Amino acid sequence: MLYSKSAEYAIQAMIYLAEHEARGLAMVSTIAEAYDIPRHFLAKLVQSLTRDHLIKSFRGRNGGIKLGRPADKISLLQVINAIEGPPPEPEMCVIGLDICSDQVACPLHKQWRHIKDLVEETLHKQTLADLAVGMRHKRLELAKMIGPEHLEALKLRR
Amino acid sequence: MLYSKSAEYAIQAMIYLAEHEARGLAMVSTIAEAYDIPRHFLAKLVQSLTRDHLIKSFRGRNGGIKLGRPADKISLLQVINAIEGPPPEPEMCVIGLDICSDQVACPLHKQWRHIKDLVEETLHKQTLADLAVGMRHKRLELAKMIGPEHLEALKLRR
DNA sequence: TTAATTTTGGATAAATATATCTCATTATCA
DNA sequence: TGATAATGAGATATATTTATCCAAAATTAA
Repeated sequence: MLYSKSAEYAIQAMIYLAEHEARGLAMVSTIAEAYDIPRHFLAKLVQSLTRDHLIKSFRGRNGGIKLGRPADKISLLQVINAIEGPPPEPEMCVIGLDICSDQVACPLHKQWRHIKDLVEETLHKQTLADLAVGMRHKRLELAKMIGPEHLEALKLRR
Repeated sequence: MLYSKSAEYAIQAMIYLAEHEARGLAMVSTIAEAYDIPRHFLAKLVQSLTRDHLIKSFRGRNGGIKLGRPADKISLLQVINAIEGPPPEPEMCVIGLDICSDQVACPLHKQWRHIKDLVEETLHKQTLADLAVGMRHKRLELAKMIGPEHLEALKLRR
């Protein structure tokens, strides 16, 4: 409902990196396989993330990528903005009116601003470190439900 | 940020109809011109709205369209759903995980559900009647700022 | 009954988002 | 130095969304 496939992929890749932070470099192809993301497509997203210094990349044999700074210093909002570009200057009106500002507001302006602020705040507060922890927890929950022996068999973006 | 161009156009057209509710039928081409929407594109959107009985249409000379029921009985949510189709059954996970439910939740699940609920509630509460009133008010505000004589000159989707 | 006018619906085109492919560039290992 | 393994980057392909065009069907006015 909210973001593009590209943003979704980027988030997944960043979570992967956060979860493997300790292990040094990870390869784009490995991440792509893990989350079933088209390899070359992810490579392009990685370039955007690198431009914004959210990722550091290293070429050549034994190369790969890693987070540009500690996982608790990268917010979800930063990841999304790196992919989608910064939000448009005169913020888009929900119902597409040309003129819509705090002074001359469309009927939904105030409520929409509230929602937008909430979304932004939520995404800003979530760091990759939080998400990595959350994913670990989620995997435990899942293992409890279906039995750990089935977990590996599920080739999903868990 | 949230909805497609199609939904945006549909909302604009529905607001137009709500504002002209008293005047009987309006033509698709008139609305298209008023809001600078591609005529044939709007015609298709109108068909979707008609399918959901949000609009009643009449062919032939003196034909046109009008709201399917009183403006205060049509919510913004209904308009959007008519265009985008009903929301997907197993609700999409924000970060695109295959498994993400109340039981096995992704790290953002709870907060995202809160946001989604808020959006839905907001869109549900807004009727076309509310929006029509809001638009009238907005036009008054704008006239106050730039002078009513300039208002007509602005060929905008005000 | 004919002509005009309006929505309906199908075919097509353009724009954008997503996906794939190929080769260049960089770095390491043998 | 040469072979290998990785990202970088450009060209191309596919899918989806948005936009345009044209003729058919329906309705009314004259």
